[in-house]
Amino acid sequence: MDSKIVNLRSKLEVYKAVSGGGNFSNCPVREVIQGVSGKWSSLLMMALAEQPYRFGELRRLVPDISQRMLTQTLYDLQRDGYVHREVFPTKPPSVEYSLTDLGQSMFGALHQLILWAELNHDAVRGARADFDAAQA
Amino acid sequence: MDSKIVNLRSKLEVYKAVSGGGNFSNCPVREVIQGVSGKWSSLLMMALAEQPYRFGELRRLVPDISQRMLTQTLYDLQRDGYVHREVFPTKPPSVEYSLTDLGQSMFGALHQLILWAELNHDAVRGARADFDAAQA
DNA sequence: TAGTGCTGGTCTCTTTTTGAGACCGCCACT
DNA sequence: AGTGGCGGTCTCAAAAAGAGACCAGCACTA
Repeated sequence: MDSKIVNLRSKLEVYKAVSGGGNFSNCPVREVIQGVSGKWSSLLMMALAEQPYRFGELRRLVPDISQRMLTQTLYDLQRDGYVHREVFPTKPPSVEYSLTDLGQSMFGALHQLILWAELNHDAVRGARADFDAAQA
Repeated sequence: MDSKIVNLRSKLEVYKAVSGGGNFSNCPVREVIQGVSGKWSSLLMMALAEQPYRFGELRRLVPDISQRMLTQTLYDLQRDGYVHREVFPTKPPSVEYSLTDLGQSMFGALHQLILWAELNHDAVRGARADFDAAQA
């Protein structure tokens, strides 16, 4: 009993220490992470890290994204400073999207996660299969 | 004109080369990334990387998560093999969540992104403010 | 010259996901 | 007898995402 209470207390102290004195609300890291955590954000970052692409090219590259979400996700990435949008006055006008310096910098970190996923996706699939089998 | 067509063609070759010969659908990396890309996943991974927590503790740690999403996100993380769930037969029963080895391994990669966010969140906020100002 | 297609989007409608909050049994403590 | 913590589930409303029609302008084809 007492040990449980003491245990909880020590944990709550850690809780206060998390992310520089506050709790997880108002955490500046959080909004940055959430900006990247959209369903399509990392995918588009991967594509644009490879090379600049135009709107239609991205749409073909990620066939199951809707035009609406492509527009919106690119807008959000541009707003956060990761992506540069340039309109060329050709006919019809073409729009090219590319990574900014900030975007390339962020992709460097994101890349670690992508590499991990490449190495471990079979382990994750295995865990998922085991879990589903155990549930049934 | 011709240059544009050739340009597109070369890009489409790159498109075929992306992620090992296919396009971005059916990409095994994608499902792994998307598993981590939930709104709450990375936050809970951060918390559990620090130490194991119980359900109610996590709820206090992340005050603006609903109980529903906490349950579901933990379930998903458990399903993907990142999180271990253990029920202790106390009264009332307590449930402890902790990272598995796979979870700790994945967090190593995720941590890079978190570190980047800690270093650059002000740059992102600045970009966002500039963008919003330019839009107005 | 009429038809077709490509450009990068926006607009509307439907479906899915998320959030807010009530509710549950069980037990300890007051 | 009442209150509160435990770890959830259930229902209903709100927000986000997906599907697909539509747009103007120009090039190319028939």
